[in-house]
Amino acid sequence: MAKGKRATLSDVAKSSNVSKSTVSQYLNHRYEYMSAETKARIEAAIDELGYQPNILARSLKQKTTATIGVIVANLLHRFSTEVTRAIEDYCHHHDYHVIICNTDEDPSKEKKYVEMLIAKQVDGLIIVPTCNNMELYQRFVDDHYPVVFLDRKMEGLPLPTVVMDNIGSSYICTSHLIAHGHERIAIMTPPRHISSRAERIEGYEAALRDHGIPIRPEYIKSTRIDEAIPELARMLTLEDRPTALLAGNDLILMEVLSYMMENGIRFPEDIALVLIDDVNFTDFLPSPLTTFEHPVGRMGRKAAEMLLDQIKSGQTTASPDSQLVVFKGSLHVRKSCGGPLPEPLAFLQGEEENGTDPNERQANEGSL
Amino acid sequence: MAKGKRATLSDVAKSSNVSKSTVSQYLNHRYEYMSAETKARIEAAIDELGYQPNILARSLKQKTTATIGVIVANLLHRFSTEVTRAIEDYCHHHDYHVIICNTDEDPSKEKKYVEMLIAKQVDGLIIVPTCNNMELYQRFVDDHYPVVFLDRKMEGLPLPTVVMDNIGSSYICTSHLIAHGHERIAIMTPPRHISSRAERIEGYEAALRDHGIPIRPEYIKSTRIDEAIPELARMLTLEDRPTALLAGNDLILMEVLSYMMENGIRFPEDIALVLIDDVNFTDFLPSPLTTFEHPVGRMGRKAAEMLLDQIKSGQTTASPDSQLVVFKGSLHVRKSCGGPLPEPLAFLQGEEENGTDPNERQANEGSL
DNA sequence: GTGAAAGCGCTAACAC
DNA sequence: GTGTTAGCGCTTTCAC
Repeated sequence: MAKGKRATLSDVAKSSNVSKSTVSQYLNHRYEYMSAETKARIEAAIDELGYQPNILARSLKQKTTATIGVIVANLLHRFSTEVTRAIEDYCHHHDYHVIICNTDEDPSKEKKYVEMLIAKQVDGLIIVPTCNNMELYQRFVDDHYPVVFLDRKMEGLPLPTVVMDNIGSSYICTSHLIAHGHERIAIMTPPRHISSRAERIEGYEAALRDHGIPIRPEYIKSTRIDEAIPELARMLTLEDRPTALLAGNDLILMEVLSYMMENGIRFPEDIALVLIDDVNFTDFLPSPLTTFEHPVGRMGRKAAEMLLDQIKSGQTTASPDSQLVVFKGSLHVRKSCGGPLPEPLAFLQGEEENGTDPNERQANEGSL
Repeated sequence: MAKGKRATLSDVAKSSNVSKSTVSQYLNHRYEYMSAETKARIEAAIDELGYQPNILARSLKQKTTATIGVIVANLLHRFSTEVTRAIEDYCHHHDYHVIICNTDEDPSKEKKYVEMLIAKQVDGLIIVPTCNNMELYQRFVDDHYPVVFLDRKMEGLPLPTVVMDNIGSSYICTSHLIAHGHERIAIMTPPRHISSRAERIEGYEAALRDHGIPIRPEYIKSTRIDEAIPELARMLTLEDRPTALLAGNDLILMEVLSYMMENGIRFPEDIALVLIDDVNFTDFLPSPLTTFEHPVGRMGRKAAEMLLDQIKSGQTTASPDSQLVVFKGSLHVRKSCGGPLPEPLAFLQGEEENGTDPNERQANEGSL
């Protein structure tokens, strides 16, 4: 492996007095018709020269790299690390390699990475899309390029997609608060142009509606992270300020907690708090926090599975009725939220996706 | 980019009635001697065919991939994500790509990934080593392979290394506790066969020694994460149990907090707590936690810089006096730790590495 | 200004 | 059982 003078297959062939093809056979474990002696000679030459195959050359020839690309929003976030971890494990297990990239929610970076990964000849892509590159996504379907979308769905784009049941998650969290006696419930999410966020608001509204509670726009905030605190402050000075707050994801929660800590606002005493998501420090908070856990690892695994299936079968299923796999999460009650009932009502518990045939659970997020 | 029928440079050449070499010139922006007309024809052909170059073929020819490999212990941990993030940003900026792998502290995985990355012809490697693959590491020096070690150093291996000043960090944290009146101070780290952990204990012992406080082995625990809680429990039942505890890293802290929460042990009231590291939830704990912050991002950046320098210069500096770059962190006091003094003594504050010439700060971790 | 030709390191028919 | 040959898609002299 010495720099600039790595041995090649050719060198091995020379050094062991056989032809390149024989060495190639050896490398690909096709020993069947190979004399034990040849095999031994090749073996010896290989480790004498410290030979390591050049995968690039092999890939060029075989037109397949056994590598997939994964494009996530930001590796500093929990969802991304967990999901990529699961994808990696699955791929590793199936002898695929993974190249991970960050978009930072920037469509131009997304485009750039997609192009570079394709140039690098990855066999397929798993993407948490910025949702702002329609022409790019459209090319996937036109070209039947193997791809799986993750966490966010896009209307009118017949591409296999793995998401969580955001509407359901939010519905359950909201209902939990309602069941505990809350009526003035607020929700905060990052900007809602992305399906997962819009859906969380949708589920929230559905729960209110189903319980005959009026929907009040001043309780619904979709803001950039850096504007979350002022928005929250504003909301809490309303005459009839909310008695409960749904944090739309981990980042929003951190902002909310910062603000509350700084201003001596306690939960659940001053305001009930539920996180539609999960963080690793719930147990260490002054009061344990109720969260909603999604099977992120399983989602990643499923996405990887779907992608490798496409790659291996050559079927990209880019059809109008393409796959949509929805995973359900479940409420994790760590503390009564200030109301009378100690536990969530049984029917509100989320069910787990059972995860074998993706087609069967198409669009079941409407089934609450 | 259509699957199985991507256009090649050859196709572009045909379609625009020029030779492959001319197209290649075009792709490499060597327009100098190219007629505007030819250029236009090639341009047209390229986007008509949706041509995308095949980087594999180029790399095979050029014997360089503009890609580096990064091998970290576990992407689920903060240090790894931050450091890889910084590496990526730096590389992205210098038109290098990055492939990230996880060892999970498993030497066999480490070996496997190193080999696969080399087979993929990466131009160099940044590694947080498991420290259990000496033959592998030795090969790097023998072969002058461009590599930078990160976070952990290994005796007798003349390879460029970027670490933090663990001894100093720990010394400062310990001194901080001493300055606040503590004498019975304990420390817990993961297993100490890895330099960073051994050094944290070393710094702790140095601080005690310098203050004339006896070192008591029963206050020093290096345990596997899953044995941290029982060890802690044992320590806290000692007759003269410690009044202060240094958590050797984030994982240990989580265990400690779990145990404390569960048993109603408060900090700093029942025991003072300082983390030689950082976590993202310090501000949300029941009592703010004093931590020691390391410039992880800058470490990653520096490692990337050193690697790209090696790659570009062809110098691997695998000499006995190879580079050792040490970064210092600084104490972040969030709460008085139970003793009389409200602030750490000024001379205990860590200094920042100023980071231009790596050689100048060789071994300055002994300079406390 | 542009083209022909060789070759990067490997695989895969197909001969022998 | 093993060797010959062609070629993957690109770059790069060196002619013309």
